[in-house]
Amino acid sequence: MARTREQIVDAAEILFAKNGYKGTSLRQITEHAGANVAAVNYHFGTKENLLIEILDRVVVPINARRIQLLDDFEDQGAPNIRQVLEAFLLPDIHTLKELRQRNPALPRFVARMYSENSALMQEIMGQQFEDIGHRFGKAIGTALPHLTAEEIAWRLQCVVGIVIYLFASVTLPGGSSMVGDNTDADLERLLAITVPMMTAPDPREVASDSDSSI
Amino acid sequence: MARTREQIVDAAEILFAKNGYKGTSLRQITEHAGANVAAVNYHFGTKENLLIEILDRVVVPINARRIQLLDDFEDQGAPNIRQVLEAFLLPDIHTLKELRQRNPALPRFVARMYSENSALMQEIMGQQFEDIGHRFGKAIGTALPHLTAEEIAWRLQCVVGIVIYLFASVTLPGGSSMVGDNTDADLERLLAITVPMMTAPDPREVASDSDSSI
DNA sequence: GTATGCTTCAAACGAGCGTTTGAATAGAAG
DNA sequence: CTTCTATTCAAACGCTCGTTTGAAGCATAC
Repeated sequence: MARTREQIVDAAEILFAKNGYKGTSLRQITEHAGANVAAVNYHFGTKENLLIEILDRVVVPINARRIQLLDDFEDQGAPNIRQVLEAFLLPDIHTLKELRQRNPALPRFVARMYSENSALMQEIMGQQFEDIGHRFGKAIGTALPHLTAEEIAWRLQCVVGIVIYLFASVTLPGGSSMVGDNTDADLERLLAITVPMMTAPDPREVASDSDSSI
Repeated sequence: MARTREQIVDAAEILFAKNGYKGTSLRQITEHAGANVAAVNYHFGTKENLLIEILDRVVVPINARRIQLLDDFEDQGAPNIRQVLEAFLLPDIHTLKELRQRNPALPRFVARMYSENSALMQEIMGQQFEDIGHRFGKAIGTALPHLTAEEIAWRLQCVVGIVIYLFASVTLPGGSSMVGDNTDADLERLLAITVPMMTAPDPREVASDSDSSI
């Protein structure tokens, strides 16, 4: 049955999210899925391929949506910084809510995988973001000509840090979530801090203009 | 010899950082340390206790330095937002450089442990930060009376996200580091974005005066 | 000397791991 | 019915894991 394969992916997603990749055994997964251990080898080959399948179906659509939104804005002329950041952040908020509804532990798992230093993760995540970084770096450069390309890349990485953290930390110390049910309100809240954060003058360019040691 | 215990901790720190906690076996550690496998049980009891020892000696001093710096500023009167953020960020920059010099892979390991969802990590990391969050939340509330306590906590978490990401991602896509050799310059760079980010008006409170849409 | 207490060691324990095998099963096609 | 292909299954493979054991080493105190 094609059902078995599907159920293995679903079970793996749940258990990887709860106990981590190395903390989950194939026997746990197949037991949870009501399948045989050998079914993993039959349908996916290895445990690693199973992980790749799970991550791909989460991560790839995010960046696709980012590009789509940026394209839409650029069709109306050069987008301002608020629009660029909206194109960057909205897919994250959207995906975060989706994943959380599907599996409360999943966003944190994705976030943890993002900062994995294994060769596998570097390939899956790193290469994905190279194109995105370049594309958005250029758009931001047009919107904020007072910043160097290097400073833009650095600040964009800081925005990524915030987003990753939103995924990693679904609850505040108080217990409430950092991202709620109202997507528009969450976007506004993020834009309210990221727009000033990106727009702020470069301390190294403002203090003394000829001092550009990078 | 007390030397054996010390060498096990050092070897574990190197190997945990490189291959992760679950990705490192006690046999790898003791081989690297030139000791016997049973020495871990003798000196630490369990593998988990060994991890706790390593994390504690990294994380505890950071928050101690944060409190110390905030105390110093508050001795001179109510600190402004820039000073509060400096007290928050400087220990991180300082520690990041220290750890990186000691072991290039260590900062990323600490960052990954921070967003671990195991009960163990929740206890080590979460409880550590509860006091810090409360203390700095109050100081920021004094410096920025236009923000609610909830918004302050949310934004401070975003700053934490950036800091964690600095630890996790020691290199930019281009290859250069996000934090360099000049501590003052790195602090300025971080303050340049975090001060506007914290100071920005709350989009949900905005109604009467400043229309600051960018 | 003997005794004491801390430390190391080789060896083994039981368990769990990812993966493989080869037979059993089912369903559609001829 | 038979044949064929796709899928499932119990069982085993070889290996590594964290932990434990009990003896051996080796100082210091008596």
